[in-house]
Amino acid sequence: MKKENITIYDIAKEANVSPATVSRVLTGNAKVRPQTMRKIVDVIEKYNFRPNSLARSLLHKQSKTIGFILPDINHPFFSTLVQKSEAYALELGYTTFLCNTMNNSENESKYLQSLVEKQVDGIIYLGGRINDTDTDQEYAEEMKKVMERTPVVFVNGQMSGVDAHIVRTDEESGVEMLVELLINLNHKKIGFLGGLEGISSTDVKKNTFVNVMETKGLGVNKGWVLDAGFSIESGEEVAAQFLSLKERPTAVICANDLVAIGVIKVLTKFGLKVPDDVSVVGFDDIYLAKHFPPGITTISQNYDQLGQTAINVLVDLINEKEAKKETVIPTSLVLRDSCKLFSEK
Amino acid sequence: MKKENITIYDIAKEANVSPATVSRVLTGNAKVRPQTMRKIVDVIEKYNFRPNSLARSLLHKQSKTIGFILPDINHPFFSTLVQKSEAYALELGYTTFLCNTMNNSENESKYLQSLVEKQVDGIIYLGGRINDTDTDQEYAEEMKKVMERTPVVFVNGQMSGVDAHIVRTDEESGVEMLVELLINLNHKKIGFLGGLEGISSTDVKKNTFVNVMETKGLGVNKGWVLDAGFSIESGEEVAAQFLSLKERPTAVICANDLVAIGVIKVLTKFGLKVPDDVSVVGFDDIYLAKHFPPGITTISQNYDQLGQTAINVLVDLINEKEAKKETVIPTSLVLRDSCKLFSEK
DNA sequence: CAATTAAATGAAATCGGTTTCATTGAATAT
DNA sequence: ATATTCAATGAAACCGATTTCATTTAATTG
Repeated sequence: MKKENITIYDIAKEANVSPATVSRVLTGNAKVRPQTMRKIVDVIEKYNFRPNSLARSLLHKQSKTIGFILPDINHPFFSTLVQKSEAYALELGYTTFLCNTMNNSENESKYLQSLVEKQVDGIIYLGGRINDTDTDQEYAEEMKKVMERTPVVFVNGQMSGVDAHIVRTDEESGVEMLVELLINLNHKKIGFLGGLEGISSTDVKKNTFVNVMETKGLGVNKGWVLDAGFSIESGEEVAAQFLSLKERPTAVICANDLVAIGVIKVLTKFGLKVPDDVSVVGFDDIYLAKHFPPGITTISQNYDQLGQTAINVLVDLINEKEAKKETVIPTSLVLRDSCKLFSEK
Repeated sequence: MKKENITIYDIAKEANVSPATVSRVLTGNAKVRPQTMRKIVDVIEKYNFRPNSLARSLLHKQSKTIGFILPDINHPFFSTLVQKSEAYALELGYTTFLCNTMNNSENESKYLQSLVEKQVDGIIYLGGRINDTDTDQEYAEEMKKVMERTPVVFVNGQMSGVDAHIVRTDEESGVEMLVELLINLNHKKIGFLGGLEGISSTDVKKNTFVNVMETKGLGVNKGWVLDAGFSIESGEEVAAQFLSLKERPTAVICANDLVAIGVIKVLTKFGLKVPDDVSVVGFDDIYLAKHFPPGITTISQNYDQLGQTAINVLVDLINEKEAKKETVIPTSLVLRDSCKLFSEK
């Protein structure tokens, strides 16, 4: 048997008052006479009593808890974002449930149910599928049902058919800046590496890439747009494909910095110098981008602003205030040493 | 006003049964006639009803929830460990609260209270101070009181005066392997860089370093043992100190891989080649260690085993089973290219 | 000092489930 | 067909806090 918990009744009894009065001391919602207060506080401290927040939440119908659903906490982008968001949520009095889905729809579904049952006040969803596979559609339906009762904010992603509040990085202008940078550096043959079809942020980036390239009068060679994942390993794989191309681009935009790192690693290994032989740029400005040689030119995500805005929107929704349906967080270009002016050999 | 929740009473009414029967369907704890079952399940699905786990937890006195207290989720060591642990905890039916303290005692205390109030069934504490500052001692006292009612497992750390269950990496033998490796590579002048005095894992490593060096008949130059933090930036700082030494070691052991990366980066920048001029080894085998050039020789932490064991011990404690007081997880040496045979120039 | 007003405290209902115990209904045995 | 047994269901208590409303106590005024 579990050791008996100390409850507000025990405290009340020992202090010769009613539970109501103890509660008033705990919450500060009403005055108690100083001498009564002292008595009660003494007993509370004697037993190191902490009120059971489950009971409180049950009554108040709010748990002061936010759930995070994300693909992989091990990815620097997510860990940084979560860290910032969590710290800010704490300031607002919310603690956070972490749900690592490992990109597994089944896990997502399991976690989503769990968060609902745990009565989280709101959910931050990092990621976003726009696939139309059966499981994904099912999951989208589930999400919609959840959203009828629990506010959800999507960060840097969306889900097809789900009309949610979104806070997102301006990936379009980010990619645009990268393309323009490379064009200004005299590159004409540019590729896009990494990411995964059906993940919304990848799709946004790729579409923007294609659009800008066409606007600038440079076509896009289909063979230069290569899917992969989001990790260093994905970058390594896609770099291998890159190497086997008959005609290669002179510059590549990677779906994120980890992919860029993988690409640089493999290119270097096979004797291609970055940036001398190939220019490589990334996205996210994870903390590694500035440390990994040669220093990766990338687009900086404003983690603080992204996280805080997401939490703010969510908390507004929780409190049934109006909230902007879509907030776009600006980015900035971070110039480092992984790309340079192209010149024919 | 919040939209009214659907409760088991609503379901019961609509299905023309008592709440007790609905509960039996939900939990599976007792039989109900198939036709009754069907009726109830239909109503549950119609309203997409999920039972409020707060109410259940309140009654059962267990929340099926585990709290993680850790310094910084943004550090690959922690994010990897958390990811593994969390996945395993989920298998056992537990969800996890994440608490990022950012090494701030005040935050730790706040989070600790919050976890207790939220009635977590147990706590995994990653980190560990053995300082004797006032706030740290206060915090240790707090921890002890929490441990009277809530099981806590310390992972790779301890707290002075706190007698807790510990699951830890065999940092001693890890450091020993590193020292022996370097000695076998003919290094005699070896330094230890990074970490922070008073953090238990640092202290363990440093003490082992000093002991082994003395056992091997090589003294330790105090000036070659330099404190710093645990990040790449810490490595950069401490590398700057290293560079300003009149006499430098020919090899350094870093408190972890991130520090090693920072060190390598700065040494390289100032014209010292790793491993040609200085051998550098790390600890943890974070995913970056193999990717960061030249590839860091390091000690591999067994993240899966560490995480699973910690969860297992914690769950045993929760269920009031006996559990080993201290479990030591073996390490292994991972040879890469950041160190080599020393030879006089 | 009594009467009135204001402040402090207590009693009881409530949140939404689960579970025990009692009861009803169905199934089996006589 | 009736008595007996067993399965299915319902009523009510419970978990531990908060809050409203009623009541007691203290403070103020005449």
